[in-house]
Amino acid sequence: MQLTRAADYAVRVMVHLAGLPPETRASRAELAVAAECPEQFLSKVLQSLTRAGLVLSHRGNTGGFELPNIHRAATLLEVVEAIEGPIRLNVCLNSDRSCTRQEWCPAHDVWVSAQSAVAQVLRDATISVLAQQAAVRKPNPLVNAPKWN
Amino acid sequence: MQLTRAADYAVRVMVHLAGLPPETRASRAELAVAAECPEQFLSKVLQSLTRAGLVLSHRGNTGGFELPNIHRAATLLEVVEAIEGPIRLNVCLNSDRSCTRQEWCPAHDVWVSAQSAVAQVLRDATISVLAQQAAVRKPNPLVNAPKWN
DNA sequence: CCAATTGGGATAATAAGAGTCTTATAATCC
DNA sequence: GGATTATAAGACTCTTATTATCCCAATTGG
Repeated sequence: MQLTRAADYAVRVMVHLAGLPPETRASRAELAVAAECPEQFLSKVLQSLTRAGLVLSHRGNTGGFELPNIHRAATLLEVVEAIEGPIRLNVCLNSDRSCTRQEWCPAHDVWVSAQSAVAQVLRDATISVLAQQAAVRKPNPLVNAPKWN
Repeated sequence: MQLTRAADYAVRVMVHLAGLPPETRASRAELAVAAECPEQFLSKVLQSLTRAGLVLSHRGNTGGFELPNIHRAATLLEVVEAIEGPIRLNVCLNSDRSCTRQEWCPAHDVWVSAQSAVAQVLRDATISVLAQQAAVRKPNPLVNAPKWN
């Protein structure tokens, strides 16, 4: 019952991008430093975000990743689910084929509630708000920050 | 971000035991049928519950597992954590050594809130209440129920 | 002693998580 | 056009966790 590193990195990246001026491109290397994660691994994460449409990628000499203005309003739930797929706190919460115990099992309702609760918290947190908080709280960016490769 | 089968089975077992008259012993085989899970695997789950003190085990001819009356008030959180250890929705929520980003990272607060939310839902659900709900909602127990071994 | 139980160690099969490496593809600059 | 700089994507590795299964020891009641 734990978030994957990939989803965590994805949130870090999104928050970092939202802290940049609109239409700014950030390279994968820059994002790896910001997210404090291995660049090659972040590559996979960024591809998922791109496929989900949450970020735009540009190849070539002046390439990089960009956060469309519309998606500054993205929620943590969207970002996490772009990486991990729909949140499912228990196997019995599968949407397609339901659990045989579902009609009477009292625990089922609890799993539903717990899942709703965590989803709601993540839905209430938008990338843009987090970026604003980071801008206020974060100390001056370190010079010669360690590079993650 | 998903509950393990073991924790799910543990909850099923606890609810089943709470539905029996006080001081009743249920054999591992009976519990495996009730929880609809492999008996050998349930063995490990029951050992964890026993070590956590949530159930009492008795060996020998008239042995079995028993739910102490005190623990009818156990919460789903207690049961789940007896199997999986303390809930930790993200690695950065480690209690001992804290994350280096913690002081400024705005996502940290969201993980804390999400974890609190799910923990609170599980804390609000007691085994005894679930057992009462099951008693009301559950149809007559099937004769010749399939045996899980 | 015997039969019915649980306890616990060893082992295994599978999957997921977390990364790494290499090649392909695209865009820009000269 | 060609060199350079980026990302895309697939193959691959390594480790750990999950979900069991098997077997035997220990306990208990009759």
